[in-house]
Amino acid sequence: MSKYTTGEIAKLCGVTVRTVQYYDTRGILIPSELSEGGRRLYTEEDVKRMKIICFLRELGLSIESISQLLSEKDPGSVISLLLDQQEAVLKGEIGEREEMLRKLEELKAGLKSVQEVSVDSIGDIAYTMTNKEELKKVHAALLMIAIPLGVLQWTSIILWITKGIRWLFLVWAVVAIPYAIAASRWYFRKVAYLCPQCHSVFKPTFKDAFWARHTPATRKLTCPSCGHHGFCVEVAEGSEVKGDAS
Amino acid sequence: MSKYTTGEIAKLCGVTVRTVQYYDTRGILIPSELSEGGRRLYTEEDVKRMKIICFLRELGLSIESISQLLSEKDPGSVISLLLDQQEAVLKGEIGEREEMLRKLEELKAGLKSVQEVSVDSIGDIAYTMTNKEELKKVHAALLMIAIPLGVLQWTSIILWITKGIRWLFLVWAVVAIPYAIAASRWYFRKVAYLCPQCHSVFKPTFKDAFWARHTPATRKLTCPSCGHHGFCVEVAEGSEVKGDAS
DNA sequence: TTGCTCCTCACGTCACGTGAGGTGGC
DNA sequence: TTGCTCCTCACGTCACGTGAGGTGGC
Repeated sequence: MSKYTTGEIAKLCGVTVRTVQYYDTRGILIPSELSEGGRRLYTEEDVKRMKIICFLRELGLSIESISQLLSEKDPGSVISLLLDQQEAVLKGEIGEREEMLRKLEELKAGLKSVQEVSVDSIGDIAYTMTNKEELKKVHAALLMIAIPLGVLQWTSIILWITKGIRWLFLVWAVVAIPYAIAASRWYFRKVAYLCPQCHSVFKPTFKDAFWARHTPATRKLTCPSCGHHGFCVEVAEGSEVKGDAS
Repeated sequence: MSKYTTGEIAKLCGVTVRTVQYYDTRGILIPSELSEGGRRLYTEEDVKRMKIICFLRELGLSIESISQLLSEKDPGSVISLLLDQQEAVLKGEIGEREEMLRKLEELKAGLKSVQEVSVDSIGDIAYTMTNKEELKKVHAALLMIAIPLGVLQWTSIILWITKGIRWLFLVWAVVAIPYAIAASRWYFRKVAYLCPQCHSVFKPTFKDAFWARHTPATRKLTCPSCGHHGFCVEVAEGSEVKGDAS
């Protein structure tokens, strides 16, 4: 039976000599024989075993797991366990990376809308990203607050038109303005604004916020920290402000 | 301005004290001040920087990349480069893991059809898996070889029925058997069989192979190495045999 | 004074890669 | 004898985790 040297088995299995040596020290592929000069000699059987090891490594199994598998008398029971485990690990790792990719894309999209990119603008985008869920909740809550007034409004209008009943419309007219102001006050207590100039988060006065021009995600305000006047990004904030010591 | 200790900034950013210390030694977050007793003290600015670092780490960026980004005077140009690079890395890593998962599933499927799982059966499945593409080529080639005979057969039958021309059918009848035998000979030179008992690959004699019962992927043969008689898995093999020294 | 936090070494992780300096085998 | 292969240390990788032994700060 012909014998293989370290280099030969390495080439047959598509790995480096160092890897073969390493598997010897790890005890998963001990050469069947050593030459008088102390060189490793591998048999046909060893080559088979090495190919199995290499295949299992291609599945991402650790040397430790492979070692367990190979030393098991009855591998049947252990192997499906190890494979299922490895499957879970791989799926987890893929999930992690997909989450990273998602965040990465979101950051890239955020950076596109920034005129002058600085390190702090990364911080701003990161902040709005983590804040997004909270802000959604505030928006959802505002919607719930607005619904009763809307229902009252349309009910009163329909009753007036169809039945000529006017008193409900008068109730709406009296209630509408204070209700809307109260809702706005509540809203502006729940949100704050991020200055794109100095990257600080501030809460404008109710009047400033109420009358300011705005888009779905921003509002044109004057930053109290740096005096910058422009569109500031809306974020969710209880009564504290980003970075304040608690 | 209040100062934060190592533990405080760690808690604010959701990392361990060790991580904060490590970022100091790596030079990406050097505390603005040290107390008289040598304790690290961080400012509000440091907290912001730390949050940015943590966010970038959540994208999988290395400390080295983050270091580059943070020390850049004009991060705008570098950042999109780094992010695109990281995107490619992540996609590559996901691809690798998906490939591993694919192999893992294939191995699991292969193991299901094995009655008694041994370490060598993993080797057999791995071998048939890597061999699959080659075997497909052989099957495709066999199909190409068989087509002319099939065309001749149907043409001759149709001509006989529709036009009463019989000589082409006679040509087919004369040619068919030797042609099929020649094709089979070629085919059995290109394939070999894997014994599920002793896990060796062998080439049966033409007669044994030709008359043996078979399924699309296996053939009932007697293994010359161990004498096992049963269904052996077909694999592609030129004239050499698995594991033979070249 | 007593807990608690923080400090600096320094080793460990995982599967090898990469020399250095020496030697076997054709 | 000359290349080539192989040998054994032993350090490096990457971002920290985990003690050990000591000390600052309320």
